[in-house]
Amino acid sequence: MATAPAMAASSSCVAQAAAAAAAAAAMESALKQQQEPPRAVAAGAGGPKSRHHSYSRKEKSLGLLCSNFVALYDRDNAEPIGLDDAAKSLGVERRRIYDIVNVLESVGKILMRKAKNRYTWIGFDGVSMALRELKERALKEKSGLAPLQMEQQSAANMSDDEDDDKLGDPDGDTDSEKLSQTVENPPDKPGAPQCRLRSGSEFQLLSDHRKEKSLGLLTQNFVKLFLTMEVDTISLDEASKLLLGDGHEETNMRTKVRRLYDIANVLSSLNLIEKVHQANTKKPAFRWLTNGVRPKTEAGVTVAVPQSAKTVSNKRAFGTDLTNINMHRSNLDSTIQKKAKLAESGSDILKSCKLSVQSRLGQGSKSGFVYGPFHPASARKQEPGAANKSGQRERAEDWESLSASLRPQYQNQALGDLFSHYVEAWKSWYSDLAQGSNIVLQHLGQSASINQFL
DNA sequence: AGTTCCCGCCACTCG
DNA sequence: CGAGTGGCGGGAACT
Repeated sequence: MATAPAMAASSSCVAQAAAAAAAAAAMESALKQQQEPPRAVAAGAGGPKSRHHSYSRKEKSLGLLCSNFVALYDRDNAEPIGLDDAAKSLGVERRRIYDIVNVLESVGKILMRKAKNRYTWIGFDGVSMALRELKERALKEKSGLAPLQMEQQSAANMSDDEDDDKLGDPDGDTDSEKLSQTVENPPDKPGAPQCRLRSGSEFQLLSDHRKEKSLGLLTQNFVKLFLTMEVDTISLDEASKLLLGDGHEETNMRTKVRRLYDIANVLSSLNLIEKVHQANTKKPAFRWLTNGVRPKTEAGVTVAVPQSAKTVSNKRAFGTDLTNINMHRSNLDSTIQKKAKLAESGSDILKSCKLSVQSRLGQGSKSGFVYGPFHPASARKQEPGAANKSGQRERAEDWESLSASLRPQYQNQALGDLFSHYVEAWKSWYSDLAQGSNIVLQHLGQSASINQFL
């Protein structure tokens, strides 16, 4: 559904700003309307175990939560993010916020921890840069130039924080695995050394053991796999093995895979990866989306998916269509299929994003948010001035295209428009680039770094 | 039956 | 020592 007419018409910066502003405003008011309790499914509804009959996992997925989180905080007037506020606004346990935040922080510092309970929204502008750094580091490690230091402080690393610390694994376990996390044999010695992690006005001390297993670190190493390996797709099983290194046990594997699912959900909602099915094995796997826009199809090398139009999963598309509202397979499939079919070229991928957004726009949710049984306990008290965010909009200009592909899909008309614009820009850029021209970058006001990264 | 991944316990850290 | 963090894996939804 939602065969939205060509909304690609809007395309001036002004239009963008307007759209964004409108989106912000719309979202805000929408939030306020999300007050009435649709139905009580809250954990406490009837004991921790008694699930409501209409309970649905999809409605509670991390990917969806992430999208909502981003929709809630992705704005320029970066007010500090309070974990409690976020949890309350999004109607989830605080614990879940930690998951989201850790991933967002480790992937290009989309936000940063400022202090206990305080985070600051940074935005998507620096994502590609951060990814590039991550890639460089990964390549270095891979080629043996670097002592295979795990991404310990990488999160901090790509930030202000230098990395003096890095408990470079004292020789020992630098096993064969290129990107092996070399973690699974934590010293576990009491009083394990502590290392700095994270940056900001404050830093925390985490034992190596804990740090090694952190979701943030795992996220970065997971991303590194995509950035360095020649393969186009990777299954979580494979990723888990690579990240675990040699001595992986069944239990470790299972746990690791569980974590990877969490991460994959979030990354998917950010449009960084997408779920596909490996052609040969039929096994579900993930594909790095930014690669999709890479002009040189050096991809599709090893485990690559043969881009055949239906290598997509029937299952829920990660992070994509997590609509709570009676969203049924038929409905979902159409979107996914479109997505799959379009996955053959970069521009097509973008188009699919557009479709995805548009289809969702047509699903009746007028809010930029998607709430499941959980609804915001309190609407985001965003100052009315939120609509006035055009001011710093230019700052994002350099990255608007990239950002477009990274942002979660909003179910908001205005944002949909904005998205459409991005898509158009991407399309033209991609087609030009495919012809060996980089001039387009300037044409689109993109910075050189994005070029390098891609 | 296998896959996906939410949920929340509880160990660890911080202030 | 209470509060904040977040690893971890049980087990249920989903395919």
